[in-house]
Amino acid sequence: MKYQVQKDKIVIFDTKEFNPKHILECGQIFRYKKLNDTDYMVFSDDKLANIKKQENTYIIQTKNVDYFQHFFDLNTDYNAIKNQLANTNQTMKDATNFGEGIRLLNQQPFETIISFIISANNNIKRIQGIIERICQKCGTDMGTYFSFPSPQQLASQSVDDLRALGLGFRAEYVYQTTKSLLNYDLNTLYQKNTEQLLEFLCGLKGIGPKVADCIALFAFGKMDCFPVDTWIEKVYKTYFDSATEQVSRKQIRQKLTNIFGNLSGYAQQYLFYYKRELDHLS
DNA sequence: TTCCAGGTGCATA
DNA sequence: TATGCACATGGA
Repeated sequence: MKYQVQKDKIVIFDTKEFNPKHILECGQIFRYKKLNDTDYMVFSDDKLANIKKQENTYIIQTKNVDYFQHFFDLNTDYNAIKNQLANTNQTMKDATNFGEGIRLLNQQPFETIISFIISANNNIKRIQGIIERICQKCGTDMGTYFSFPSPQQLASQSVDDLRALGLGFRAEYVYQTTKSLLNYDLNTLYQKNTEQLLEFLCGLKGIGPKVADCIALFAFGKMDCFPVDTWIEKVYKTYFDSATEQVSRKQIRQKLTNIFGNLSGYAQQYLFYYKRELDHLS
């Protein structure tokens, strides 16, 4: 993709391969603020990026240019990925066309782990509110916003503190997992293969197969993962198998990863965004 | 009022 | 290994 890195900003020239609405509203990230149809604030860990549309470009303003260059996955060729996916079937063709500006973000492990534990049996609006309250309660004050808390900062909160922030039954999960990660170097997880990583993640409280897939995909770039949630279940039943027999999420994951292989993670995001937006429009 | 949301833990067979 | 149910919370 054509882009240019300057001192405190990144200029994106290809607005078809980078669309902040598609990138931020496809469910992979919860900490962003929409200013209007094209402009957003994006928060990751303790860092901030301001995205603005300017004529035929997007400007990413930030003090952390190198960080966000990697965060937004700017060196991956999404045209090639979309073309390959579009060749598999008509639904994927429609989905890649609909969310043409999606990119898979490279997010921070701890923030992703906690965020997707909170996502369980929850809706995106409420997840965003809970995470925002967690940041305000125990994150670092960065002046105009709060960072996502470190494991040490989050460990200062009791189960009751977390419940008061609206975590519900997930409060116990977040509490336990934070404690068990206090003296663990999450960077060592980058060395694991997908199978090893998923096994480690599923050993943490509040993380099952679906949440583990999300973390492996969004924080560790494991593109052979395919998180199956209620939306993907709808996608599968609508477009891939209209038979009436019950199919388990495990079976759906198996079938879809067989189709999409190492592009599974990308395929999942296009399909999720496509189905969710379409249903919200109707 | 009931249903649903980016599911998981636990008991049971 | 697979299935059924409880689990907080708030918006539709």
